[in-house]
Amino acid sequence: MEPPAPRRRVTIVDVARHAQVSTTAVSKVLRNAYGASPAMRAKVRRAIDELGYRPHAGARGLRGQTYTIGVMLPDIRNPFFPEILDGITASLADTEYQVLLGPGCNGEKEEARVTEAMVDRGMDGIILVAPVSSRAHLELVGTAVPTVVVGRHGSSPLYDTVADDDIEGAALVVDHLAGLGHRRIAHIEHHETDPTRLREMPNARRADGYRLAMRAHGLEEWIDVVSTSYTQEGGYRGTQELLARHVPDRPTAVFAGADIVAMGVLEAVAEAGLSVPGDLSVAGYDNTTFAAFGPISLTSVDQGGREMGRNAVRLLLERIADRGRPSTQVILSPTLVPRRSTTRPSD
Amino acid sequence: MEPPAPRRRVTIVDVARHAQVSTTAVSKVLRNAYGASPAMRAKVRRAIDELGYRPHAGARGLRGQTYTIGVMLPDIRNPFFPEILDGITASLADTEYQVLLGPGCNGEKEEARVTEAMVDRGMDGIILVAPVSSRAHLELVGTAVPTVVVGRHGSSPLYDTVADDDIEGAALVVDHLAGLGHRRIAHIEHHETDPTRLREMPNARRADGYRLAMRAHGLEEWIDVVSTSYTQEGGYRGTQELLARHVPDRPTAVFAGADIVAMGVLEAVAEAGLSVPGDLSVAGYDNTTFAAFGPISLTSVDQGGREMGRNAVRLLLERIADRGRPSTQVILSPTLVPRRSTTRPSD
DNA sequence: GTGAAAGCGCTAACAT
DNA sequence: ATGTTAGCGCTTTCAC
Repeated sequence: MEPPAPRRRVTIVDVARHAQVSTTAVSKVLRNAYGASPAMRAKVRRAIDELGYRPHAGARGLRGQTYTIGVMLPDIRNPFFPEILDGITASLADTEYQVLLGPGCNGEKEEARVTEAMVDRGMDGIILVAPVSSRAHLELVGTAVPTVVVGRHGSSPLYDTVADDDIEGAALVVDHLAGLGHRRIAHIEHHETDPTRLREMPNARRADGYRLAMRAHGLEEWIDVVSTSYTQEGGYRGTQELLARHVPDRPTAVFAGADIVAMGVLEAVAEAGLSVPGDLSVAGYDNTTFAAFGPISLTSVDQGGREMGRNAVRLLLERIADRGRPSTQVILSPTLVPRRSTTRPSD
Repeated sequence: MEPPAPRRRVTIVDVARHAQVSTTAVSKVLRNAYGASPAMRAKVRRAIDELGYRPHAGARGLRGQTYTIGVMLPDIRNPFFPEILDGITASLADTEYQVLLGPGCNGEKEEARVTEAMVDRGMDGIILVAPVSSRAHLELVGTAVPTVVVGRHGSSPLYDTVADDDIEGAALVVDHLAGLGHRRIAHIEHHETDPTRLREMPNARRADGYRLAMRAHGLEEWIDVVSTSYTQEGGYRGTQELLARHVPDRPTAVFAGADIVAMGVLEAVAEAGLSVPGDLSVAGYDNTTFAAFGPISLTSVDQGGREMGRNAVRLLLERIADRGRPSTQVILSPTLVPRRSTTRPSD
């Protein structure tokens, strides 16, 4: 089964010759640029269709744009991120831009490789979702290419940001649980030590929001934070620690910083022979499809991922059109989605 | 907050000047090509480091390679696909190749847009995971760029394939359930009418495997297939139909064609007031993290996603090195992972 | 409104 | 082993 030799690609020169016009004319038609008569446009479009011509993005990028938007997601396994992506692709569906994703990153080094790869490939714009990189690195990217940072606080003149109000989101959960009568409300956070990230990362803000809300309810003596990671494993270990730490006076409710963490909580709780919400109320964050899954029915916080994606695209296109404009920060308000995993405490 | 003007990118000419050599020399060092002395290499590498030079992939692509591999996943929400992706990125981690993903596709039109975008961007190779496109389109892609099709049967001289033996996988499930004493074993499949896809798509093969295995066990009279889709929604509706269809003689076991389908099954079963595995045994396919999730504990079939990804990369790199070599098909054997969602029937 | 020509950053073919 | 030159496919001056 010997494959035949691939035939040469159709170029702008072929189109120009076939339409009996100059390559300049073809280029103008392609970009809807000024300086081509309706007759010219029709002639060129016909030639394009007849030859099945498609412009070579790399060659275009050498002088103009590549019509490519790079999106970096931190973890393809976290079911929240597809929501953001949907918002992005939906907003870009009617444009000439094509979205390409960097593969999952879990550390600064991988992030750097992916962002550099995107810059090197001449992407016209980059959307970074919950990046963990240093401020300096983000600004480096923002200097090279129009950039929007999603799901991370902290502003810079070199890139725009879209985030939800994580402090308010955490407060929604604590208000809900306190309103049900809980006092011993524990929180599982993603461990963070870097000072910048403590200020900017959503996980740190959620932990802050938890503490603030607990104080606001006069529950400071019950503040109880376990520091693991935003993974299922992190929720599992965190819960084991919580249950071991407080024998026999265990918390009546756990606020997991992300739905994926709540998955681990539910697993550990089941293993310990306890039931949700009978023995323990559990709430998450992100309102993923997993939370909505009937047999689980997890109370969660919706941060409107699609809306975040849409806003990111809007800011990005604005900045591509005007690289000099001042940077913008968009903050969206989260909403609580109460489900069966939270109820009144039994005692 | 006015951002400063971005400074010009460092090019190969800057490096050549700084190292006092020709651009050809720099190019040779970059590509580890023949014809540069150790001293030359050292000098050039130093200049590259000092200037922070990184090659422009688009420009490279105009003459040589872009060092980019495109991967298309059909549905970013299906937790099986990250496994394949992990296998791909792990195999490519030590190479100069960078992976970029097309955003989730659910139809032929979206697939065509993504694959064309990858070809237009000069990708050196393309990996298509469970594509639904026509044979002709896949061959078009394979003609333009080295291509590997993963998770779909049917061979072509124009691309390589990696798939698991879905007929055997389905047999593993039926064997397991029949061995436990089940006879009324139902199957929920992804609806398919296109003749090519009926032959090539894994969902169709699993349904075939189910029928063959039922016959092999002398259970042909209990063959019972509901045709929906490989989504949570599909599992939910399929189960409702199954339960309504067989009052009061409902199946004692359901083989869902994918774990994501099993999620919908579990949801519908819970809503109907039935329990798993007490009233109904449930098995899935793909062995996702969801199946392993303790409170669910879903019996499933592992098709070794990482292994599939690794094989895809191996075939792709071989074909990039030798475009003329005959096409190869790799078939991997699945394994059963029994968990708590399947047990003996109660009656 | 139209087209000729230069050049984007790099690699390949061809000197030397 | 090293350098010179042409040219990949496109956009952008800048003439006309």
